[in-house]
Amino acid sequence: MLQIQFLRENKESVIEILKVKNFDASTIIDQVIALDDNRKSTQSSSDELLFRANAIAKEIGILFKSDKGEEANILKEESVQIKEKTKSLQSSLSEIESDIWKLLVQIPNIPHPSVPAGKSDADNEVIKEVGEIPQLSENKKPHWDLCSQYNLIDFELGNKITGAGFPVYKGKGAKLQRALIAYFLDKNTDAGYTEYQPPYLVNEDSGFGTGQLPDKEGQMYHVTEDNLYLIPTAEVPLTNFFRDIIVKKEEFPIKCTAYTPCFRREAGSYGKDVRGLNRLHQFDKVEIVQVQHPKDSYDTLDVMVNHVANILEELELPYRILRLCGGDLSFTAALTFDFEVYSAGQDRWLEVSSVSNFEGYQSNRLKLRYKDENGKTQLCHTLNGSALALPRIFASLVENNQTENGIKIPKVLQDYTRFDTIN
RNA sequence: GGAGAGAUGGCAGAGUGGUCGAAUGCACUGGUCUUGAAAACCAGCGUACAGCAAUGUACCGGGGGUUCGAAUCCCUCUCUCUCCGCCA
Repeated sequence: MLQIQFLRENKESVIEILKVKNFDASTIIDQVIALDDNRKSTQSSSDELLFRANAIAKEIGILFKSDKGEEANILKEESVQIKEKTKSLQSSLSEIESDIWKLLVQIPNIPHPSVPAGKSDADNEVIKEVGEIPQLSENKKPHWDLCSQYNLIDFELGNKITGAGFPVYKGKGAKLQRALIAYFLDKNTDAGYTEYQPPYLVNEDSGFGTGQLPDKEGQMYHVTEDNLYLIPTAEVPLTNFFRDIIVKKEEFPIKCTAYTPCFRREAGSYGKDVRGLNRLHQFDKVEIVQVQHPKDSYDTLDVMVNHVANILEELELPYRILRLCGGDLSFTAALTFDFEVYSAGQDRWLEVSSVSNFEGYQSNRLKLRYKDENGKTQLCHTLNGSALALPRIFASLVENNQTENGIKIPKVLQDYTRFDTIN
């Protein structure tokens, strides 16, 4: 979320910029500021009373020691009265604070100046397109047909033991999956990211820290017995590593990567575009996360984008990079680049990665800070990206590399798969 | 799952009702000394909110309570450790 101080100082420009995200902030900011004013005055009245109460308590202590019980009793009465008053002030204070919180979490992050206006994904800006779209024969197939033809994935079996959206990879399909995970992790660690294996279940605090809670509660699988949530992305455990942390300047940039399965309920998304691997309840992803000094975060974003692009080039997949428009940009992101690969069996672009700079928006929630030259605590910037999400990479590899004699494995993967063809 | 012990500042570790935001040590920062370094000595050293500042308030795992006053007493939750049981 945004800082109140920032909203106060930049009210007009924030209202203007948030129009790019199709968000009308004019009234909500006024409400926040008014509540914050109220908070300050309530706070200071309460502080004054407590000051008096503390002084009285000390005095009583001294009086008792010097055997002046009667004088002490008079003070006790005053103290009781003060306590009454502070009680009500305290309760309205916590009410005000929770009201402020409720409003603040409704205000999206402000978009970077380069974010184009737009309503939907149709308005995203294609900034780069790389690679040739494969020209396949007439009898080309989508990956779900290829997967059953070559015994790579058993969707029915997953259906039987769990349900729709939980595929079972087998044989060379499972090996390809494992190869991709290992390859991605190697690429990331070669680029200086530290590899982690985090838990796949997180607690409520972590859900709040990265913003899945309270708003997107319905999108996560909730283990109510223990009040834990299955992670929808490794971003949640990785970024929460840094919750309530003050990092030292020389620690920048902090770079982590992790492979995890991701669990998403995908409530409400049925029908088209969900066949095969296109949309799943459980899928694998390798994530990269960076914590960076604000002045360097956009350079870092570029580096991360180039990193992902390099992987796709090595995999010989045709891809394009989109700068998300205001309407498609996520609530918490300031700037996001999406990667789409062309999947020639379905003749469509599939999103395989999303690389974002959240600036201080997540950090403010997480209380992730550093100390500046003057010793003041400032918010760090956080960034993350998929490097990469597996299922659609799997789908496009299988579709684009299909031949009459089987599916060709890209060279960089062959050391990992230990086969060069699926047939 | 059963029994017991515990949770204090970056770390270690005192503190069981008043002058405790908290001793002491280590670490860290600045200074003195030194050719340089070490040692020694001196000083500083948590976070948040309000305030130009002085300063005030809150925070000793979380929440609630007793009291004029709570790190300290009570209730409750969470977590950690030890022993036993079970187990990959």
